[in-house]
Amino acid sequence: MSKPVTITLPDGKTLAFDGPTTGLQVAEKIGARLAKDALGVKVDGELRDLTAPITHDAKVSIVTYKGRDGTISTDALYLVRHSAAHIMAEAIQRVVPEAQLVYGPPLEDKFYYDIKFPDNRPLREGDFAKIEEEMKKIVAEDRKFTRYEQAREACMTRLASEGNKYKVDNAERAIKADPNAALSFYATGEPGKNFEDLCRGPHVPSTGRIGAIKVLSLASSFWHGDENSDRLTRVYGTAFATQAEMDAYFALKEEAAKRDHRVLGKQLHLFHIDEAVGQGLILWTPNGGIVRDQLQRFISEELVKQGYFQVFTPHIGRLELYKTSGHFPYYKESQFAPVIEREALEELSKSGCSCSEMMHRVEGVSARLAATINERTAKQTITPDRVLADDKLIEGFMLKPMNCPHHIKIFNSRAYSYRDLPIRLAEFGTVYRWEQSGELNGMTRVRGFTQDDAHLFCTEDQVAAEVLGCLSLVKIVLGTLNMNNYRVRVGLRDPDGKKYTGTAAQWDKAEAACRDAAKTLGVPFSEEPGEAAFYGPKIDFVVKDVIGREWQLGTVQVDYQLPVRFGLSYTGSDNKPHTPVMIHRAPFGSMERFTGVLIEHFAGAFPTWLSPEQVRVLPISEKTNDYAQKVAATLRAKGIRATVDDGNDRVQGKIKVAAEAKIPYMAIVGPRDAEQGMVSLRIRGVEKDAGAMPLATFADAIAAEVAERRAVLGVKP
RNA sequence: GCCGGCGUAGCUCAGUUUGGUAGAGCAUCGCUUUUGUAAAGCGAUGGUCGCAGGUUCGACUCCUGUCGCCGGCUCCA
Repeated sequence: MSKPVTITLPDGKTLAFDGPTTGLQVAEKIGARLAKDALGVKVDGELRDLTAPITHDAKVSIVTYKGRDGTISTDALYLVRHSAAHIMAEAIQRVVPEAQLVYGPPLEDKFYYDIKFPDNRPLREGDFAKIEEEMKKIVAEDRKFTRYEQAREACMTRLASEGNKYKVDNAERAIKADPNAALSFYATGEPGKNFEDLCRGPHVPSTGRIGAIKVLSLASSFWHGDENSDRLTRVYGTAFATQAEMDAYFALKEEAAKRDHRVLGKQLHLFHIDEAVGQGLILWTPNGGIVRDQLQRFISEELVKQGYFQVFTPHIGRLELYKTSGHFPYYKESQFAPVIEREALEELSKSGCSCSEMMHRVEGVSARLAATINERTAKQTITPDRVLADDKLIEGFMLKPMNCPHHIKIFNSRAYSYRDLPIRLAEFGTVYRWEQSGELNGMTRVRGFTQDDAHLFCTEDQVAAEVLGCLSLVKIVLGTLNMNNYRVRVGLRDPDGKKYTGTAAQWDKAEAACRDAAKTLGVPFSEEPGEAAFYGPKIDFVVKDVIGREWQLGTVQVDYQLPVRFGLSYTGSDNKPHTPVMIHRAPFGSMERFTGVLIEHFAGAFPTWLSPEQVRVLPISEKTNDYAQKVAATLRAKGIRATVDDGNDRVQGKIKVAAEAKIPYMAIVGPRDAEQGMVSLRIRGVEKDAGAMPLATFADAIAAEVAERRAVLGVKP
């Protein structure tokens, strides 16, 4: 006799079964409609096949495409896409029978299948139409996904006989991960008759449940992501439960493409990247310059309110500075190469110094510096092999990859008492990092960028309040920009990790400070053990833009390490030296990335205060050019960025051009307006004449909107 | 950095398959028009076809290298 099974549903109701049941039976018991719509089942939080046996009491929820609240279930899409990957794999094998399947998981909004194609028959985009045709056939056949398990020995023998080393490897890995796991296969239809794939599942009940399926693109990948391993072809596809949902997905993609800051940056003349200047190096053109300048002024104003001091530091620093901080040569792969002094270089080339010898000498540390650092860090931080005689050392400079060493030197340029702390040093500091060329992307991933950086030097007791202050600044700025949808990630130390500096007590305190500060923000936050830097915990900001994409912007990091390495101290109330704690913070990451994200967030239609051109005056004909100039002059006198389009076009043409430039306000002026001292307004986003208003009222209203940095256009006649 | 695709006027693109040194729209400039809410008409200017080699009587077109961009992979103190 089998044991009775009690199923608890999401609403708390329970269903009793005499013995093992399945998700399908549960659904049938609830209602025929639900059974028909069911795609899978969640048993105690685990996603499973609808027909998988449920043998013990469990909390069960039936996965349908749309949840009770009408939103689309991510679990359903997971099932749909995972199943779609099998269908695509089968279709591809019909088109290219020699293709060896490797691995095909679902992703957030699509899926892929890594496949090894024979060298003489690679997959091309031209094959997509044929593959999609086959996929649609498979969907139309509405074949059941049938799961069966096979004994390990038989399974391995079978896979080996099929000659696909990748699947053999997958099976071996599955066994390694869980020695008790059963190896399962899924047949798209009947085992032994239809396409089968080694797969853990789960899947939708049958191929007909996939409403829309499409091959997206090709890319290359490596087996296990190892570039020394086999090169595979990654075929991307996507699938949805309905065609309407797929259409909406592509509409969103199109919307995202329209907002692409690289496209808008060109159209709106915001920035330029020039081959001759270099990859990943942003040239801020006049329009982009205005946006950046306005952002910086705004941030600076807030910093003054919060007691920061503005500092300025050069773009380079001596190698010794970075040897002290530990950034060189440890991170040399991601830095621009050092600038070696001319005389040293000439001497080296004369003496026939080899490249590796030269690098060794560039990276060398003097005995004095090595002794100092080793003493301060109380261990052999600088190993003896890096210590060189002074006449062997090669001096040079580095483009700064971060601002902290410079700011540390400013802190250390005078003596501080505990009464002086915290000291908050802020700088829009430009740094240079050697990002891999394949990673560069418009403004969001660059090689030279200006951080909205600051370093706070405080006592341990002040850490919590200072972290909180950093977060409140972020909240003010993001709120002003109407970016209220963001979350924070709190990076904590790995409980087992040994790489961390500082004491456990310090860490506990700092982590508590970060956690508490994050809580006060009133936004979602997650704790991520193991994500801390080796020198302290950190808080990352992840902002969601208006179309739902997430962007990692800046961080706040607590640092116990650098103050030690640089031997920083302040005098405590006990008249003894104490080591300060440092907080690094760049809440928006960089002006480049932040501006890039803002461009996409606003789709180029900036709030008035950020708009490069705030008002364009459009005279109806030459006859009102003079009045138009007067209008613009009046606005400019109020600090408003206004221009006149006195070209020979008709007003319709001028409106089109100004609208495409996404200018917030158009002041259209003809004889009527000139006589009465009015302007006829057209507001961005309102596709009609908004009516006339007196020039003086208009100027004051716009000036107020700008002064308050309002996020939405509010001037109306 | 790796794999694939792509580089033609300031911008968006055609022409390359089948080698005979380029074409459109927008922008710019000029003329006509004097205009009331998303482009009036006509004309002109503008390109050593990313760069460097090679093949050829002849290369935007074919080959090699190189630089850059895009999509992925990998990476991001």
